[in-house]
Amino acid sequence: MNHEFNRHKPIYKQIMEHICQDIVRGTYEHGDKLPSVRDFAVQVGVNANTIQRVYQELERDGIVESKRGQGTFITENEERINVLKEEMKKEIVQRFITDMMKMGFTYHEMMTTIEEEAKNDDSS
Amino acid sequence: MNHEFNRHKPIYKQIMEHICQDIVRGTYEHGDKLPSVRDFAVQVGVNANTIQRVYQELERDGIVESKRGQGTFITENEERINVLKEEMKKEIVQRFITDMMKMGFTYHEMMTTIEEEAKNDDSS
DNA sequence: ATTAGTGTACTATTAAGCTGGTACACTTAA
DNA sequence: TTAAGTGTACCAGCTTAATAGTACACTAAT
Repeated sequence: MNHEFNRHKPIYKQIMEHICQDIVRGTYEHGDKLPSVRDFAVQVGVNANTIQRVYQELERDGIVESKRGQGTFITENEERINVLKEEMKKEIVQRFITDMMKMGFTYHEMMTTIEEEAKNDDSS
Repeated sequence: MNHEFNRHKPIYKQIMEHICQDIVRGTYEHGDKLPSVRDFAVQVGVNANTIQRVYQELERDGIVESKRGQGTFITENEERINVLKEEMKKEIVQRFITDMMKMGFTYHEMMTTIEEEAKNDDSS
């Protein structure tokens, strides 16, 4: 999380996304404690209020649980995490498909394009 | 172009994208005249300056040509349009792949997901 | 020369996001 | 009880992007 933010997207959203990615990838597990708002803010180089906003929104979404005086933790609700993963995947895939269709591409063209990219990568 | 804009993205960018999509899809052809800034603004329901901004940026990118007193036209440079199409495709595909990888998916999983979506659609 | 239609330039105004600062509430451990 | 660490709540201010309004400049046709 080296504070290199996209200037055109709210920082708090970028941090939220990053945390969610860590969760669905398994970097964070259910019940893990997140850094305190103040520590996290220093690490990332933003104001504590921005992290507060991140935790607040994540809690509203049921992704984390904040306990006054103790800290903020990844939810113990594993099902919620599974749902999160499905939601995130669906959003990405749907976006890809609609964007490509708006340009006039077919499903077949979409697939072959990704195959080509896979070949060009080391980690195929 | 029924003015239903995403609140979280600049309107002028959304209009730019829409025009670019129309170009690469063939809805607009090279040399075609675009609506005047004022007409377009009324059609879409935004201020003329917003359209002005759209045309200005598209001109900077070599996609259109504005002629004072005459109007704004799709470039005659067909090669530029081909390049545009490749750029747009590459951006969409790259974004899809990096987003999916950040979540921990493999190329194989990406492809099967799209296949599934294709099956669920009428226009498979 | 006039008019209508076009792009262009300039200057507010508005809204969102981030920051900084302060104060408060709760929990745990010493 | 005290202190340190935590989340929470406000609020004022700054900055930037986006939008809007108005006036100007050019072209073509009459």
